[in-house]
Amino acid sequence: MSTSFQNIKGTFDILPDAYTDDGGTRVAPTAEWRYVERTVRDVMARYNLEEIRTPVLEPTDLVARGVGAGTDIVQKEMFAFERAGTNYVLRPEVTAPVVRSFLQHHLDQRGGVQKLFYIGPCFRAEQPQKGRYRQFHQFGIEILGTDDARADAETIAIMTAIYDALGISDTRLRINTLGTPDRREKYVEALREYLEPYADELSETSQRRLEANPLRVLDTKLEHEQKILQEAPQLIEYVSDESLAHYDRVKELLADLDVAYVEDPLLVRGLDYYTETTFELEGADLGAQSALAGGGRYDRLAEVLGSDEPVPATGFAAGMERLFLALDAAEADRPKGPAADVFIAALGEKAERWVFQTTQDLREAGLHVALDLKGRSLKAQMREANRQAADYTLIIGGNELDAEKATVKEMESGDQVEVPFDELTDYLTTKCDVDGA
RNA sequence: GUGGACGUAGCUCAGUCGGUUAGAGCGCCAGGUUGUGGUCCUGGAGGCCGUGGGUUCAAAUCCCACCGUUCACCCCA
Repeated sequence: MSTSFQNIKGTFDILPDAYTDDGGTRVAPTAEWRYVERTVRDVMARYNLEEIRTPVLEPTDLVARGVGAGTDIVQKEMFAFERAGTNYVLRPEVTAPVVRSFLQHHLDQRGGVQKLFYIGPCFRAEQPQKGRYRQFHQFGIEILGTDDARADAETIAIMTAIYDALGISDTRLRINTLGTPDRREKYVEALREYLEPYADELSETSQRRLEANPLRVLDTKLEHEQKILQEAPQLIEYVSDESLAHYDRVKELLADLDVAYVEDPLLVRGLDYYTETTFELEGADLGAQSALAGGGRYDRLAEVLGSDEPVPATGFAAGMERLFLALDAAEADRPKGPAADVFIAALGEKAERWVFQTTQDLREAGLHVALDLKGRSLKAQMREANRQAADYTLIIGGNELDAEKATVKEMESGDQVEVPFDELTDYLTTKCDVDGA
């Protein structure tokens, strides 16, 4: 069997079985995705978050304005297209769509603080590499309607709780504050002024960053550039007293919750909407893409999207693919897919009809039942039963039909018993501990 | 967009100083047991050796181009 088609570059299929892609990355099977998603939902529920689902398709302007016209995402990574006069984009992230939905549906009118989580695919037209895809999957939260430092701390606590719940412990939480936009602008100016005289000594990338986004120059790993930066103005010096007090409070609360963190004054996030607290969770040994999750406060976004009043908010976004990389690195336990309770093997045409009908009855009783749909030999059917990891296999042939008794084989021990047809459902539901439909 | 690496069976990979019908392990199918799986034994199916061109008596192997994949830079989840 073959096809000339294959999946789009930067996307991948999730199959019933795990497999290794051409880059050597293990792609987890569907059962593991469901396990991770279930765990995420469980933690979200414990922290009293409610799920929101927004479309994958959004207006291009929403993303352009929400994420920021100057960001890489908007400038070169959007899957955007026009159709009949409307501009569409496949969402590159979910924060702007959630805020859009919050404003559109007046969710503030539900009263109190809105604590929402989401989980679903996002799209960015980047060069794919390990831990980075064009269609990828994010989960995250948005806490809307409070500027309380407890919201910042809780956002971070939820994020770390999820990785803890999954057994991923080799992580590092970095935090920083960006202060308010006006102060940040002043700082960027000061930084630019400071760096300009050194422009010739800077590397090509740093020179480019100096033009586009001076804050990112702080990221440099080159020693001589770091030396230049030692004397550079610090963001923290420009941050207002209010911002500093907020930041101190967040750190205090994190300490109360025993959430370990490192302060990183150079932590700058790439999306325009962040203000005040920012943070990033790093994993170990994940290749070039070590950021498992990141987020922060974004008190101005609602207004950018047209709200007539501010909606203070915090949130984080996490990548599922990178979570799986970390899960593999941690060799954390994962459940296997569900095994069949019963496999029913049939011998002969008459038995096949009886089996087909009985299979339905057992399934209606709540049992997970598998059977052969190809008319294969008993040996082949037994092999199939084994592959399905069935706990029990029924063997139905002429003898069984005549006696009206099924041969029931317990696969692990190999023991066989005869069970009258009219007791079969009770027998199997009891043995397999199924309540019935 | 830039740089490196890699394209041989369903999967993981051998095979390249060019030389008969291109191999292994795993998986799949079947037989050993005409009504019994997981172990074992035996057999089988399955490959335009990424595509096109070139060199040569001869190309999976050498050369060129293209396509695809991947890692990395940038940036981000």
